[in-house]
Amino acid sequence: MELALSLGDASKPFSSFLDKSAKISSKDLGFCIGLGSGFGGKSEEKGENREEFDRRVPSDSRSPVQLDLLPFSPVPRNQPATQLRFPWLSDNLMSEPGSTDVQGRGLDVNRFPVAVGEEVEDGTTALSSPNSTVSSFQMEFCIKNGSNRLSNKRDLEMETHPERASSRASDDEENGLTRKKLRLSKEQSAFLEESFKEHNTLNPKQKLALAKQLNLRPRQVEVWFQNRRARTKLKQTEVDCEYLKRCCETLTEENRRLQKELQELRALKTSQPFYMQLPATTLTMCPSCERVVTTSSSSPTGTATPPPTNGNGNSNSNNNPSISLQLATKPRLFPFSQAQAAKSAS
DNA sequence: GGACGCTAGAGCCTTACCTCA
DNA sequence: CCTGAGGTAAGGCTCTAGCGT
Repeated sequence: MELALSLGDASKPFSSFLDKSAKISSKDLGFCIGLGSGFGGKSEEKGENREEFDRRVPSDSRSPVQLDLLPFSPVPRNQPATQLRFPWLSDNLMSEPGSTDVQGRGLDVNRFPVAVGEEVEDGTTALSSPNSTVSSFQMEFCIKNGSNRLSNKRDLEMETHPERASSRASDDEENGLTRKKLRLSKEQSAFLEESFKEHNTLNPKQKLALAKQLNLRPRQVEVWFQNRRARTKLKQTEVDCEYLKRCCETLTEENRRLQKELQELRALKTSQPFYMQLPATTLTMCPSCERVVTTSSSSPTGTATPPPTNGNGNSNSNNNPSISLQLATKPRLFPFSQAQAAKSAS
């Protein structure tokens, strides 16, 4: 079984990796995953080709849909009944033991406020359930602040100027806040993952939409994508490294084999003058660039037709200025040498 | 049209926190 | 309970492109 792993830059065509991996034995890489995406890549990085997207994606499948990640989050009044539910979410999540007790804890920083600044009687921001699954980043963050108005204000700014607002996050630490580790819920991660498969970069609109759908701050979505891209790149680097390592090993082995063969041929030449009767391959060397090109080779059955030779066994008895070498071996082509030979031949 | 400053976004590296064995 | 390793969200820095002046 051979799968292709393309975890890298989606702007690079997935097929390019396949070209590469095709030269690896199917035993070499047993596990590859295609994450290359059709939509996305540089065009999106440079501000998304909207027309292209519009052409390819039917408008009815693009209509804003509220994805209900929150098992018991109420449908907003102005929200049509277009909520989608994820199959992995079951209604019994509501009573899941590890679930956040929304009414008890009151708040979850993971959540994007339903209405910024909307407050209930006790002064806390009115937030519906963010996600009932385990998320370690609870509202203690704000409680530590002694005021959740701060976060409301920041959320507001996040919505309007996410970058500016996020750059101010460190201010909290200066005020005695410790950075609290957030862990996204499975559902949030899964949805972000799906989104990443579609496009590995986000434009501001997409970021905001995702943030709203997942009840996260835009900055969190942005950071997740940054980290995801980093992980992708790291994995791709590992795969590339492994591939190059194998190439190196193969070439080293081949070099060793050829050296040995050369020694044998030299020995044979001195002891047996008729060695040219062996199946032969002609390698032509261009005198100017010194590139070696295979000009003829063994037949598929393994027998070879030796080119016309002069008495010495060399075939450069014609007017061709190139130098030909006769080797009593079949050529073995490797990913790099093959490509180079093809390039040289062209 | 070129220079300059500002802003936003991306990449990269690092840090801090969390989970788990 | 402690500890170290690994995973990952987030902070900070730099670079680049786009835009307005």
